[in-house]
Amino acid sequence: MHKSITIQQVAERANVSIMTVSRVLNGSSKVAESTRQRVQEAMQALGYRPNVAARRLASARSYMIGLLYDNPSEGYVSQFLLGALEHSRRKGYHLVVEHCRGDELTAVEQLMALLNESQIDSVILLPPLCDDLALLAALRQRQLPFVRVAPDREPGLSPYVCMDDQRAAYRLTQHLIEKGHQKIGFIKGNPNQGVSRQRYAGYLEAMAHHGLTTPEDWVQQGYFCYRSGMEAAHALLSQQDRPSAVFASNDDMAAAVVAEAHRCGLKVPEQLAVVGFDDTQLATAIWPQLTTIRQPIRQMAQRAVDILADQPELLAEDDHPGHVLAFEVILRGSSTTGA
Amino acid sequence: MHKSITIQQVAERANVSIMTVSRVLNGSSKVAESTRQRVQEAMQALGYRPNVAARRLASARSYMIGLLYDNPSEGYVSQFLLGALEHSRRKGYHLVVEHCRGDELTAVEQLMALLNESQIDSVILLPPLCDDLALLAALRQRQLPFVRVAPDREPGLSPYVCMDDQRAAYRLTQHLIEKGHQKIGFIKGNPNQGVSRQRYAGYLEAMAHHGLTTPEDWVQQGYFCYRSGMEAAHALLSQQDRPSAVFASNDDMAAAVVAEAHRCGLKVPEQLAVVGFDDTQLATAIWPQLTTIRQPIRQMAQRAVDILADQPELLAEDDHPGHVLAFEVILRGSSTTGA
DNA sequence: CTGAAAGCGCTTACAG
DNA sequence: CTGAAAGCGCTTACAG
Repeated sequence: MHKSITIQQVAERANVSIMTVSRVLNGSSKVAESTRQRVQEAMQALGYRPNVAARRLASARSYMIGLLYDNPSEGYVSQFLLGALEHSRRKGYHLVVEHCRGDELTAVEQLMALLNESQIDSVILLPPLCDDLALLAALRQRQLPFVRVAPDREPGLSPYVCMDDQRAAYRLTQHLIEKGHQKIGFIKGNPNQGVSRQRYAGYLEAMAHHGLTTPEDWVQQGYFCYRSGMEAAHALLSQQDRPSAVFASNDDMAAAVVAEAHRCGLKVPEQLAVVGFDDTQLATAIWPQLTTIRQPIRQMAQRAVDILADQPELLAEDDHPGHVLAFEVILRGSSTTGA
Repeated sequence: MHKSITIQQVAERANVSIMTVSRVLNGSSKVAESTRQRVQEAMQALGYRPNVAARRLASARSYMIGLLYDNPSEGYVSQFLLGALEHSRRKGYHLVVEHCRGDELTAVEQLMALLNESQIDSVILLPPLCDDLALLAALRQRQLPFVRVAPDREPGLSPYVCMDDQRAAYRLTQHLIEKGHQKIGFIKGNPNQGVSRQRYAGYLEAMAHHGLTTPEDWVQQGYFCYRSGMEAAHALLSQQDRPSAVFASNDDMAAAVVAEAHRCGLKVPEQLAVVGFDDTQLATAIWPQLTTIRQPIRQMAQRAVDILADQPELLAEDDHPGHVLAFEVILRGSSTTGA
């Protein structure tokens, strides 16, 4: 084990007691500005990093954040996880990851078990768990600070991080319109998730804004899986008056549309433009590669950790701010030529 | 923070000093069998779980395991990660996850940086990092115990966990043969990975064993991505004398074969049977679902953690055992009807 | 084979 | 605004 700089050494260099260093560390306000400066310089110079184990042992806090997720099938979870893992390490926290399997126990029961065995003192909830009302109530009752990711309801209940799915869908639709498309089909996502509604709303908004129609037949229900995308694509493309572009609510379904187009002998993007959503691996695994939306998943993870690590007092408040992070439109071959 | 059982309480209940409890905890042999029994009963009865923070602070050990990975594109990594995360928590260890991006620094430099900032005292290496000779040398030099996952060379250098890819490929090929197929095509994986060679060897072995031929045209080079699978499938299916079954070295390529078959108007599995490898999400996302091999990824993760957590002394030895875990053949619609 | 003492690096009251 | 003391729950020498 690498012998590292201790609070003692920082104190000596700054000519203060370790108590004062500790105060600076924990952002206590009861430190003279000049002293704070001196201490911070000493920490910098020495490259001091607080010992998490000692901290945890001495304090009533555990410096452990629980990350609860529900749906393991998404690359979403693993991306978020990686981001949160890395950032929490930087912040001197440990992440305790728990998969709430829906089949065995309720999410609340699993939370209780988790609290029992590893003393986490704050929680991050991924969708769709972030909308589990029973879970939210249990968290409040135990007075556990928590942050939700992309929640669909009760925005004021806790701090949350998200992106503007509706705006993103609007932008993507607008992109297709700018490419000259007027007949744009849409494949909805699984109705059990809030983002499905938001993405659909963004599509409708853009179409309406440009005076384009959205006949019933051009809007198909999907469920985010490849299979549902195939069926929706089939329904879309077999029509007499078929769309010249299709907006699928995620990449899996968009990939299915591309496959179905190939099967029908349609060239993508010349005869059919396709756009997806999420920028998963699949988006660049197929050909042509998918125009899509990249979610700021890593940044959402970091922000969630920051909220919990930096502002424990904020969590006691009643009205919580939403942290809306920027997405990115990724243009690729499925909707543009020569790009 | 939940106030938990301490070593003190266990000691009282067992009528010994905390020192003795500590000895039992750490598997020291210098404890009378009867005493050990008593202590263990007390731990059981009280539901005692050692405080990791205290342990880490008091000892020279960090109880932190570094998990180094290279290729983030695989669902493999996230599955492994989840398994390792869960199991290491159970064992009272923390996992420090580090993504060694190939583009910026060498893996060795990143390892050094990691050792500097967070005092891990053992390491798990995922493929293909587990075959980075410079990294292995650095690890040995720093005397850091490590476990490799599915290494392709230097088996005796460290303990490792893996599955028998060749045997799995053999079994899968045999399954196709049993279904009556004689003309079986094969799509190789990326040659930068050892498993590609092993899977190909298993296919060849099974074919030879049943007296079947493997003409050059029926074996195509792929690179594990969907795109390469499409091209290989095209090459395979456009032949005059085309195979009646295709073994793709992973699910992504197998999915591409299915798509290509549909495009050619071939029914799967009636006119073309397809099998993949890995049982990723994609395997059940498409239709028909893929017959494939399920790797024991979670178990490999657990075993790797166990090796590091339980037997630190073993790691000093010179000859290291391989831990070969069992795979599973998953039969689905892409190769069987009515199943 | 078992135990009493010291100490790991911090934080929490409590003084001043 | 700053500091001296005690203690968090363990392990590491050191005795016996």
